[in-house]
Amino acid sequence: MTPPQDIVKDLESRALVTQLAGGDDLKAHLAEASRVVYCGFDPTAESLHIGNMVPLLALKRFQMAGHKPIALIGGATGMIGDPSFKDSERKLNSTDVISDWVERIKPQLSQFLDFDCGDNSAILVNNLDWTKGLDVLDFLRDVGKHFSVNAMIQKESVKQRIDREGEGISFTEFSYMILQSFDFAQLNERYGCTLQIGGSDQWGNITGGIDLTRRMHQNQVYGLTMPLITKADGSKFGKSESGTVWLDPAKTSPYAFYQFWLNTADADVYRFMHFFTFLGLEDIEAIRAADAASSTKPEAQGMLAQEVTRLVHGESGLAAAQRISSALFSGDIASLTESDLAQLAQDGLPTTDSSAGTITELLVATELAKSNKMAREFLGNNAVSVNGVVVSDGDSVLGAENALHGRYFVLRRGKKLFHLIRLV
RNA sequence: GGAGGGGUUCCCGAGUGGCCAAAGGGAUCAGACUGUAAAUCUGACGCGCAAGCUUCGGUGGUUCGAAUCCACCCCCCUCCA
Repeated sequence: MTPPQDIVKDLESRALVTQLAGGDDLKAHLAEASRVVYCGFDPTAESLHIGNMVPLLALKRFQMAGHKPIALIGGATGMIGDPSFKDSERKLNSTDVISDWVERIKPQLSQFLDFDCGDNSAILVNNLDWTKGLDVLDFLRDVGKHFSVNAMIQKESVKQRIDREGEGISFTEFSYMILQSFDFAQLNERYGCTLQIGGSDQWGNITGGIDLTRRMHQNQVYGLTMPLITKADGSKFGKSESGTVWLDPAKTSPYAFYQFWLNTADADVYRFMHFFTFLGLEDIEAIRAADAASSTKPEAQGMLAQEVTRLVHGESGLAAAQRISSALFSGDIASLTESDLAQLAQDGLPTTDSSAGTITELLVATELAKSNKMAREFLGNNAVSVNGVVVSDGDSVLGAENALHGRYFVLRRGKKLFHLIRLV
């Protein structure tokens, strides 16, 4: 097989490396041969979200560089809950719920990796497979004995939970690190895995696994962490107006997904292109230079939105997102044809079937306004438009006679929130 | 088990009998300006057109009147055992 490319250098040039456990040894180790690298994903919701994309794409980058990726789904660790840098104890989910989430997330993990490319085909594993049958006493004797509580409480990831007034940590969450460490040791034994990657919050868990693997199997293994994504303005990355941006199209439509990326701040967009796309460094630099030289709106956001949406939702998802976006933001809504409007609903623009009603009623029914009071305020601010025309009288009735093609209304609140109403 | 400290509107956090739908900050939302940016400014931010109604861990009570006082209960934290 072809010699592996210098993946660490590539990641570093994208600012995707926070810490390396093993340093130069790791670089030599990766340069020498195709290696097995793993990253874990706990089922903490029914879908992955865009925050999971950085490590997931990193696995893909390793695969493209000639290494073999293992995507681990945390059927076991998800039952415990990772306390790393969490400021409070979390509620345990039922085992039924977690196993349902595991099944939903598996295909999401799979879609980014190649499972049929010879020696470095990806593998998908579930840590529940080697954890559920574990005997408590065996576990405490064989695994627990290798961990020093003195060392564990020193970890930065749990420090605030131990030091901070007003919060504590349960033994359950405190044990998380041991489970994840055990995963690494298991994967090393089963698949010869020698590298674990993860977000920088995983450093403590990864080094725990390195130590355990050395102690249990006398093997040297390595770790690499990636930055947690931050925004230049300090707000939390990965949330839109309507909440978390999920990969599941049923939870975040391709249109909403596309819009999320399109709204990336200038201060973040080039960095995000490095993180979330496979565009080359030179390509990104060229876009940046062109935007800097131009006095009009930058091109980068559109490029980013296009690349990431295609990656997650495919060509058809991207096309749908772009159709809706151009219809709503640059098109003349009143001139949309009946089939255009039907297509918008099809493409995932939020749509409500309703009978005729007043504008106020429909604002509330579509949740564009969460109460009549809010609806009135929006109307008073000239923030509401129907079929592209600003309206201020909340009592006027939307019925077949003023609908587009006898049955459609495009209701807009604020600059960017649209809702399609279909009369029934 | 013992001692102490807490639970206030999305979050933080004031408020110890009426002037409290509850200070202040943050978040959020809308408008202006713009590029569907950023920064800035303005406004809104429990529900109700309004009268008014429902909120301050829970349940009862005291009082003309309670987030504020009393009783019991639930939950969290710290220290001691």
